[in-house]
Amino acid sequence: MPRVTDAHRQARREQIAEAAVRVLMRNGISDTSIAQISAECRLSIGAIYANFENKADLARFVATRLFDWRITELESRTDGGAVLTPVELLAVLLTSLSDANRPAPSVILQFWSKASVDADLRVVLAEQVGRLCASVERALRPWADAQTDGAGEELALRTAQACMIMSQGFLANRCLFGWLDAEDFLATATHALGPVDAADLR
Amino acid sequence: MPRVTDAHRQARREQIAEAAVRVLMRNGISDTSIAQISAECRLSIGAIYANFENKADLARFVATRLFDWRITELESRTDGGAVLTPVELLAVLLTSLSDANRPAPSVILQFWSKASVDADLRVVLAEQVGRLCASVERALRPWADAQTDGAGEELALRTAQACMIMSQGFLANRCLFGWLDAEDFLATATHALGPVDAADLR
DNA sequence: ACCTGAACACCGTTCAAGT
DNA sequence: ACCTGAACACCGTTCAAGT
Repeated sequence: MPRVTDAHRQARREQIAEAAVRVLMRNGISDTSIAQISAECRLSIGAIYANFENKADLARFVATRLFDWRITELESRTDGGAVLTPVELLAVLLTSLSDANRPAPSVILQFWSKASVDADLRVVLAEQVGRLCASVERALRPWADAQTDGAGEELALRTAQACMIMSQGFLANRCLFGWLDAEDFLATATHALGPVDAADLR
Repeated sequence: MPRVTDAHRQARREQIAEAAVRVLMRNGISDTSIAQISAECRLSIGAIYANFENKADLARFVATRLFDWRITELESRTDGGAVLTPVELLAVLLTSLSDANRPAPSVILQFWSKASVDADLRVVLAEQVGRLCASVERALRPWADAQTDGAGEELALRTAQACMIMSQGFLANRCLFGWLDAEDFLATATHALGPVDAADLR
């Protein structure tokens, strides 16, 4: 509960969240204790509870930060103004996930699973995934407009969602089983889905 | 630790696992206590520990059972002998995930996230995902052989992996955000990946 | 031969007491 | 105005005692 100044509070929240990410990368969400985070950021347990309502509230804040970083990175890679095809955009999305140094895909996996059981976290995640998807959609808009006349907006949205789904499947596999690299996956997926006419799936 | 007959043990393990799945569907893996499972199957806490080494061991057993069910279902849907294209096979995979009554995709999500932090569970999951993938690979073999001369085996494997990745991304989205249904996703993905030549991704 | 439940160490959360 | 850490209820795990 808020018993601290708002300015002080914001700084403390960032400090705690950064420590939390470090511990989460090592242990996963349910094997991370408040005591461990408290030790990592050199604040008492009580200080954490002065800045976050509870563990779930801290989790929501951390999840938001992870997406902030990811969206910033994506936008910096797609603001060139070139017309990107879906495959090219997927390549950007997937290789940025393979980097392995940043926020760590496994932490995102932790949040997905927690969200499937925590409705408040699910709302936060849906919002952030929506922001990321909107960013993808913007990057795909020139391609989509060139494909159809007038229906570019609808096509860009649906294609962005399909890209998100594929990148999320890639993330899960990459971090659990290390299957394929980004280019192999794209080449195979393109070949598998390419030669078939969309109309005859039924 | 085993202090019970092997036959009795097997029956008890199935009984406990079935109760565990019911609780997991409600609560998720880390909010499910042994006490809750014990209440659900009407056995004491001690009885559970007589049949499983610990909570992680029970989790590995449950994960294996979930995949057994899924593989059986997939094989019953693809043994018609028809030549299935990747898109048709993906449709089978995705609609079977949408059924929503069976093992519940959200439970699978729980296991993925736990696995990213528990090496033993990861080994079990990799093995089971490998079995499911092999089943997909077998179903795709006729299509793959018709595509190339001689390289059907390699193509079937890589395509199976791509199908697994897409179905896993679909599962995560479906259970977290309810995006798109299976046909919409396939139509959009096919359109997005189709018109582009595999060679020009770079 | 199998089962029970009290006991222990640990985790999330609170709050009286400090500075 | 902010911080600490002992205290409480609960969870995973064990094991002496029951039948």
